[in-house]
Amino acid sequence: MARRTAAAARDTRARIVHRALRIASTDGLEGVTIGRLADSLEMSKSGVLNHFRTKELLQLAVLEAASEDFRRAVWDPAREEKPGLKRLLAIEDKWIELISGDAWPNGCFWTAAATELDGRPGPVRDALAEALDRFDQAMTRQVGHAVEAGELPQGTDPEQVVFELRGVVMAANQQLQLNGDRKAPRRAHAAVRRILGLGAA
Amino acid sequence: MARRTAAAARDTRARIVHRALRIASTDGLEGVTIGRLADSLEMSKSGVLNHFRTKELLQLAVLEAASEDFRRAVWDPAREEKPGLKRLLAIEDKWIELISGDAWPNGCFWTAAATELDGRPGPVRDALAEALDRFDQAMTRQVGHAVEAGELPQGTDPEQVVFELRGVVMAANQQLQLNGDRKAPRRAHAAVRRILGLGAA
DNA sequence: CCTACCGATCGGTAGG
DNA sequence: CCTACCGATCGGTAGG
Repeated sequence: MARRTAAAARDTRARIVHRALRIASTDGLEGVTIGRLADSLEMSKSGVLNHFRTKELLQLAVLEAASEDFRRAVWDPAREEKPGLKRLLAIEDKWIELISGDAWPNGCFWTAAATELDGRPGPVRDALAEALDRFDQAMTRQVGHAVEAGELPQGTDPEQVVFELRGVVMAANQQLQLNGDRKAPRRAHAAVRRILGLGAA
Repeated sequence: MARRTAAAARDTRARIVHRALRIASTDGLEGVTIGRLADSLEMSKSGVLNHFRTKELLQLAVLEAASEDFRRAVWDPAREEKPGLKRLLAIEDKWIELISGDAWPNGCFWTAAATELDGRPGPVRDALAEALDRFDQAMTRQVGHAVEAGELPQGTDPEQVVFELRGVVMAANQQLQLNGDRKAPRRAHAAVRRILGLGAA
């Protein structure tokens, strides 16, 4: 019976985090309040908080959940492609797909969290910066593979390419969310290919 | 005497908006609370609110102040350059300078406001979208001039160029604010020149 | 511009 | 997982 209780508690926790991620997507991490979560899940505030102890720990759990979303939607499928250019293209395309779809109802969680937290020191900001760093490093490695394979010109600066690719996703996200411009994914698609030295495609 | 009073009131209002813009830069527009402004300016809450009536009108005033900052720091100096490529470069360089400096203590106000507000319908969001639209249109016109002058290839899609340029600034902003990476302005500089078809410069 | 106040909501705790 | 409660803060109003 203790088994069943623990499993139920894990379920509840997962439900809370999932809902919190959706709220954060439209109202920011600061918009995730205990009371709001409690109302929306028809629980008491203390019932919610019980799973995390503090709001900060809840926010860290939300970051983890976003990482999992991203891994599942972007990283895992891209890993099926050959390292280098093909995998880079897959990552970008899946990422653009993710921010255009409704898994994240208000666009790229990372972009929103980064601008929200960049001026607020603390463990949540640190965890976010670390997650984005890990992603950047993985991207940089892929660009390196592409250069080694001759898919990108010798002398390419991998960090510069990663920088520019990130900008494309951010621009697409804004155009999509603020202007509701459905051409944004196509523009992003074209920009990615230009950065990676592929003709109009 | 009514004159002096009115002038003093205008001054106070300007002081409030200026402070609010700084707070918004690090904590978002939602972080601009009446109580916090009052404390920080050593006024009463009602003394602050008196100048705006509601928080929403205060937020709109902050948007206007940010527009003025941007015009003064970016648009006005760029207007001294010839329309087309030279002016585009000036705009981008001044913009990168603005987000790297300390006029906006936590980076690009527009980027922060856009991600904060994109999921929250209302007059503030509308005003923001309109301001960004006006800016995009002005940029698009400059790209058009550059194409006509033969500074950019025939067949260039101006909106695509503007899209990519915006991404560069957003990427630089994130790299600067979240990672404290001082190479970000240089990377942005290089990316802008690549987008505009200029060799490494 | 102020004091004094309103109802609502915040994160969190006590105790069960 | 709950009820009941805490002090702090929110946007805003009344009245001067």
